[in-house]
Amino acid sequence: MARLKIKNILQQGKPGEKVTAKGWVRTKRGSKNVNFIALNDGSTILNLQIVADVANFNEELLRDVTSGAAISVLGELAESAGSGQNIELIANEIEILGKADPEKYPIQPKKHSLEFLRENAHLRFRTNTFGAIFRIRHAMAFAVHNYFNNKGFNYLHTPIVTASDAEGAGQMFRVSTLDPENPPLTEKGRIDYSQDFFGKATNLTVSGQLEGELGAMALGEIYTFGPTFRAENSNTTRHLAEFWMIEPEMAFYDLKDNMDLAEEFLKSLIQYALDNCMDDLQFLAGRLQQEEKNKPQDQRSMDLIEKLKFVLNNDFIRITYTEAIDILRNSKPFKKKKFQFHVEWGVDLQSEHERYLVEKHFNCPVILTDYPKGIKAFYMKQNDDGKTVGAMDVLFPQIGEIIGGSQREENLEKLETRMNEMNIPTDEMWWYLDTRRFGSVEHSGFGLGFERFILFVTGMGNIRDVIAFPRTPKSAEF
RNA sequence: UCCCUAGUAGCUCAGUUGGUUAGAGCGGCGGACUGUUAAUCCGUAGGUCGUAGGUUCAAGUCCUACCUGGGGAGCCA
Repeated sequence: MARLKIKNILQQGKPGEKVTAKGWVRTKRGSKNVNFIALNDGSTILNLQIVADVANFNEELLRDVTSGAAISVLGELAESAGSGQNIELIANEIEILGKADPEKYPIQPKKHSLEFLRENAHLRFRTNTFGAIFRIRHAMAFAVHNYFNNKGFNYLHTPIVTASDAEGAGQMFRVSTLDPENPPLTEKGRIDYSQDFFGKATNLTVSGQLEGELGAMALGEIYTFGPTFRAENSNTTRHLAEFWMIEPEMAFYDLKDNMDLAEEFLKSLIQYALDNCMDDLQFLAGRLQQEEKNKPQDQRSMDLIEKLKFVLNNDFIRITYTEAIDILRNSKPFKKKKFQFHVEWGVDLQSEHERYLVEKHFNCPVILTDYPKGIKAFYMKQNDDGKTVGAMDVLFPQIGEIIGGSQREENLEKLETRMNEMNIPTDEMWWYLDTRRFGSVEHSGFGLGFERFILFVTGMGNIRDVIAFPRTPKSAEF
């Protein structure tokens, strides 16, 4: 008897059909005569109810059917006599595939804290919450490729190991095969990287953007989707040392085209989630609702699915940095001196300011553009005013910056001048500058933090709960 | 890295101004129950109170240091 996945059984199974199901036991309950086993195989958040007539099975076998155990069940589908499910499997044969000692198995049939499950990340996939999260995460990864493929973008694999740290996007992890106890030294007593594996100092990438631009300047439109590494000592609910980033880069796109793409892209992912992940979203929405009950009325947030639909059906607010500063300086918290950090043209916005704009003032995703050049990266398009650059940050409620992007400076002279001002070595970056020397065109791109986006779609609060095995300072378990 | 906060049974927590044998719910185990939905009911086992010092007649409780978790900030996606 071929094994069927529980998702298929629940969707297409007919009463009277003989099937085999395999999975992990969530709970077992029942009386002297009948046992009910909730079986889950990961294909869906829904469980298949197994009905076992106690008389037909020996006692010891049923004793091993405990939470967490893996079993195989051969039986006949029947319309369910109880409520809660339409169809159930009347068991003829049950085989224990793998026992799970109930004294030791950590995932009990009860509510666990997210902190506890994080410490049991190897087993948390077996919970409803994390099953839902990782099915949604998969669907979103697939939808990313689907979206760009449909638009004719090329998926470019940019290197993980890189010798360039020119972007200055943060502290990097060193990659080396030198003996750390006893490295070769130069005459001046410094580490001699010419003897290292790559013949120079190398690191894990902090961004594929610069290489992405090279691809875009021939293929037209590319995107990357890969792991990214930042050795920052960041301990927050929205930072990881190893995370996944999606970075499209497009020739012939100006800043507005870039914003249009970013907005359409995010909305297409949300649409895909609503179309394909409803069972999981509904579970997560219900879970959030339970949590919200403990909060005062005015602090409760929108229902998860409503929130997704709201973002889908409303235009993102687009304002310039300068306009944002005006709004902030005219805001109540500014006048009542409630902001901890000063607001004035030229300073970078702090998260309290971003949150005010997104969560209080507009209550909607916001795209901020045209930042002062002094607080942004060297490669951003210099505007005619001489003060601002063609940057754009997409800010989401609760999460903050979900996308950072810009039009890129395509003028060789302006770019070199800016690099010199910011002490970025133009000679080491010859390959990057070559794109401006030969057939340079206006182009744009952005980076989407994948986990931050998954936070938004799942409604989870901590980024460590939307990646399977989080890498954070002082933590690389599993 | 800084600020705040927590660490007591497998899990989630309570534990009064320091005072006798440290409690509950859930989970586990045993039993009861003709179909349950986090089943219900009865019973039962389970603790070096994060670690190391210190104060005291007496420390889960007070002090110091460290470790770990959580929240916030900075940095950013």
